[in-house]
Amino acid sequence: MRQDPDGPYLRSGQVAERAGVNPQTLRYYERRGLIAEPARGPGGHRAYPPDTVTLLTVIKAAQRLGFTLDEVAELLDTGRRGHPTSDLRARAQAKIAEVDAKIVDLTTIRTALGQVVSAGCDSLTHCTCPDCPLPFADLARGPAPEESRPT
Amino acid sequence: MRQDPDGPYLRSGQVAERAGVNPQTLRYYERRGLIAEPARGPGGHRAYPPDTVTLLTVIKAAQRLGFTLDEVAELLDTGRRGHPTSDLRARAQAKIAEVDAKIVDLTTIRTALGQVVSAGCDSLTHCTCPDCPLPFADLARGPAPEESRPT
DNA sequence: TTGCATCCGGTACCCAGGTACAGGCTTAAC
DNA sequence: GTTAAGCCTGTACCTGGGTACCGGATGCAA
Repeated sequence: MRQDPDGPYLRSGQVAERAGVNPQTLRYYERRGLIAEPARGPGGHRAYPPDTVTLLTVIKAAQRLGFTLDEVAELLDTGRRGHPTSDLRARAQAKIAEVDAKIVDLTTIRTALGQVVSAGCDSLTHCTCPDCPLPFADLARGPAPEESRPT
Repeated sequence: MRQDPDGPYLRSGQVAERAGVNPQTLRYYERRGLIAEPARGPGGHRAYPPDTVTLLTVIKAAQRLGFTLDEVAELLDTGRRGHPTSDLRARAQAKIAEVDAKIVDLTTIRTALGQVVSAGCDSLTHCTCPDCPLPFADLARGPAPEESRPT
């Protein structure tokens, strides 16, 4: 049933479009070690096997689960070579703890915002509302506003 | 009861220490318009009024509530000049919606991670577990892993 | 064969919220 | 008086995950 003896290889633009990512992102992931260097056509153009699209989907899903690209690269790597280990499971459990902590934190924040609204605060520094809950001095010492991490 | 006719001004290091921030951050906030340019001593050193420490606490709390520095700057500004408005309240309500959405999203992720663990997945791409829930193809299309925003 | 879309590699830039460093002054303690 | 700590300005760098731009080469269709 094969139609093309050399396989139905895809060009970078096709892979990118099917996976819903920017073509530049493919080269970026290649540099980061997330996808293997693909074969090249005679003119030097990348020729991707079709399952690269699926791989990208997996990567995007893992990102959504809270893994960084470095972590995804590692997970893919341990998955590729060597027998299955419980590594993924352990990492997933650790992520669950992170996510739970984040949910707790957001819930605290939600509560505080609710207080601002229901008390009718009108200024961060010179609020005129009665029983003003501001300035949430204790809140300031919470976890830093985590930059540059998904989830 | 005043002890010093020139006021008990603080130097940048003192303010930074009491507010628990890096001294560089003070200058950064000054550039960003979050704190006013303070008076200077004879040698050019900044002399801060003591309530700057409180102001920093308020800024940090607002950040924790999910406001960006630009938003905090605006809120402080509208609070400073002009009469109290319902601006803060409206913005707080909008943030509540954002926070709620984020909690929902994290809950979805938590569920997915829980499935990975309970199914015993051992590989992102070649999982050998029965009824493997991977690769969560639908998850890949969710909200992008929000970079560079607090909350 | 001509013309345009696509791809190539390399490099620079984007976001937010800071942090660090260099080279020179000031201030406080001894 | 000396010395160290602290502060000054300006500029560059950091994180993470990409995106954009450049000049040049290739691929494909009419």
